[in-house]
Amino acid sequence: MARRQKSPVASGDLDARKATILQAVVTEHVDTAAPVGSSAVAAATDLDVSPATVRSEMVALEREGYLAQPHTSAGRVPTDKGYRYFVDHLERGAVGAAQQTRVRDFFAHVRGEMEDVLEQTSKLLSQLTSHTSVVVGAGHSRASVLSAQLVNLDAHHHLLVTVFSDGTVTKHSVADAPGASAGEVAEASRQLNALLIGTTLGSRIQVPSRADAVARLVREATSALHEAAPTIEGEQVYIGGSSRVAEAFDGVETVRAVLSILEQELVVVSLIEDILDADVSVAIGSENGLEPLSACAVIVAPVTLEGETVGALGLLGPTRMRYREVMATAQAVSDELTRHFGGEPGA
Amino acid sequence: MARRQKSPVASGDLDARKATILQAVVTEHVDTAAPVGSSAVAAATDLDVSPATVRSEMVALEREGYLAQPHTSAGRVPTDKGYRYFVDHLERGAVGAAQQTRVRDFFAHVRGEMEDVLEQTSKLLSQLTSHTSVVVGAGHSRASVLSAQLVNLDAHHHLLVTVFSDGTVTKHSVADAPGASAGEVAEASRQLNALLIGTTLGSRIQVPSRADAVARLVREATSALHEAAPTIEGEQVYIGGSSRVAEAFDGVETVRAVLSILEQELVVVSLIEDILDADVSVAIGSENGLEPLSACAVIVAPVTLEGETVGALGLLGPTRMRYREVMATAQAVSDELTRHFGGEPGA
DNA sequence: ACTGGCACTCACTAGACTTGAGTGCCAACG
DNA sequence: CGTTGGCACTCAAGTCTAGTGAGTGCCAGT
Repeated sequence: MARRQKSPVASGDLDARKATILQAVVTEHVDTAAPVGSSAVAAATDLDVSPATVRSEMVALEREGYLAQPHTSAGRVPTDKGYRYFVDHLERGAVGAAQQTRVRDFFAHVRGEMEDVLEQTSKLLSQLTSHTSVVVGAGHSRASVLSAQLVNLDAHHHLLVTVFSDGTVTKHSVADAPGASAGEVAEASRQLNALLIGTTLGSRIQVPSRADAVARLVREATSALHEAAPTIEGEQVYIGGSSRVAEAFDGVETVRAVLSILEQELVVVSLIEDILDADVSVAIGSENGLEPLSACAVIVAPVTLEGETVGALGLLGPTRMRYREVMATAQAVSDELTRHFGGEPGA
Repeated sequence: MARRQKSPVASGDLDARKATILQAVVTEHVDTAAPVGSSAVAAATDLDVSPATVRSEMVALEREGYLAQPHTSAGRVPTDKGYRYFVDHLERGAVGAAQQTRVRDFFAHVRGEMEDVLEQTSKLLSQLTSHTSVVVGAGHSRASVLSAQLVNLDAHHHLLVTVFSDGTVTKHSVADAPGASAGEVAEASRQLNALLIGTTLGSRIQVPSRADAVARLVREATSALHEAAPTIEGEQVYIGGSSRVAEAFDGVETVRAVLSILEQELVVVSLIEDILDADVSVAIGSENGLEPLSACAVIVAPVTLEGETVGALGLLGPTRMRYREVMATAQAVSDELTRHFGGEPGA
């Protein structure tokens, strides 16, 4: 197998000049949105070589799959693989001072519950980057019950309100056809509280099997809670700046397809999680596995709390994207978000 | 003033033949998306007149503002005013049997809290109509407190959980720097419950001015609740099928503008409420008052509970829309939704 | 009042031509 | 041998020029 390859470099890496040229093509293409020609590259780099030299290198880069030509007599455009190389060899820059203060300001002034903060954050992200943003708050499958309470709404309807240790609150309506007395509801509430405190959604609990009104209410309420468990454990998703999708692509059909994906929260969540699990911070084009997103790049960053990943944020734009800036912004917001929740648990 | 007008009809109404022609133009244009010519109209109607006759009528309709010509030698296209006439003189048809059963089925099987139902409904609406849908759940400014409870999260953080008579539940974090004992928190919770039950968000309540931990907690909690009041009272908005926007318009810029409006929930809510207040069920083009929506029509229907409007649903599409079908669907869903909540209060 | 006839308008399409950015190849050079 | 200037070639995009046809407005005849 050895010596079979003519090129002296492994396919995973490029010599310095090819790398410089590839970077120049990416940078230029991101700026202009047009195919990049050899002379433009020669002018943009400090290689001091002629366009002809650049051309022969570009032929090689195309053969190796980093560049592509829209048609015979046009300049080159980066492929997904080209972007991938670019991103992998990007020195992570810091976010600009103006952005940094905007992010700081935001987290200094934002108030309210975690849900509100996440939603606001998604708006911030899309404003800062001009891309569509996704913020995912992790489910609370491991959170335990701090308090459970049955509240009487009217003759035949009650509400089970449950507070979890991670600060989330859920409600479940409990129908009660025969209708229990106020005292019985209060007693059921007291029993439910005692029964559920400390448990998690996964744990099985012992419900009373008696036939009286109180026991009936307790059974109804716990089953409502556990039936809904899969839904509750599901992550919350906040999407900001979906109108940016229309700016990013000029084909209406592409816009429709991307928006359609964004509407499916489950798909979005699993996309983000897949990227997060693969321990890369960017998925480019076909890498994200969804055909309609083949023209998109997704940048993700985790949000951690006490070392554990409790959420993630994502930015979705065209593969032709300012990776450095957007990645730096994602990192900065992720850091601040982590710090924000770290310093203010449960809020 | 009398006799000045050559035409015998007031500008608000049209003679039978003009009306028929206008209807034919609208129907045809909705189908084909292209300007409609005189011969097409002659063929589509049962007027038994020649295209030339239709032409002269169309000239009149254009002069009166119901039709417009994209350019001199093209067919006619309805103006907003033309659509308005069409809609005003539309005999309300019933929804198709297939749709009817789909709606019935949906409400027969849907479960969960009101929020979930509304969200699901918005998806249903956009599926049924192929347009973007908006479902607005009214705020609960007039709902009274059924229960208030302070739950201890950790040493310095508590959560005020409030249940309202309309079945909504809110939470507010309460920071407590000095840190109260478990007993003090329980006592504060008891006092808060007594203090808040029966009040509405608007009403002022008497808070204890003592300096002890319990009084401090009560003060903190009530102020957190009342500070957030404007936000809580705000309506919930669920938008379904935003990708449909991309199908409805072919200009990317239009798509962007419309999506951008949809992102601003406050704007959407006030748009829907304005249309609802004006007691019309449709706003066409410029009627909706938002310049970016000048190519859109919005169809609304109220959701009532015990005679009171507690929400609304809206459908947003291009002015070139199948008004009859969409309006019938909106009506059907609105009816079922009203019945659903009517028979199952608080759920 | 309606109609058929007719000249006219004008967006749209197709084909021919031009332009120019960019390529691939090659011979010459250090 | 890598690099370079030169050169012929390619091809999308722009510009022109008809040609086509759907549709109009007008008018004279019934």
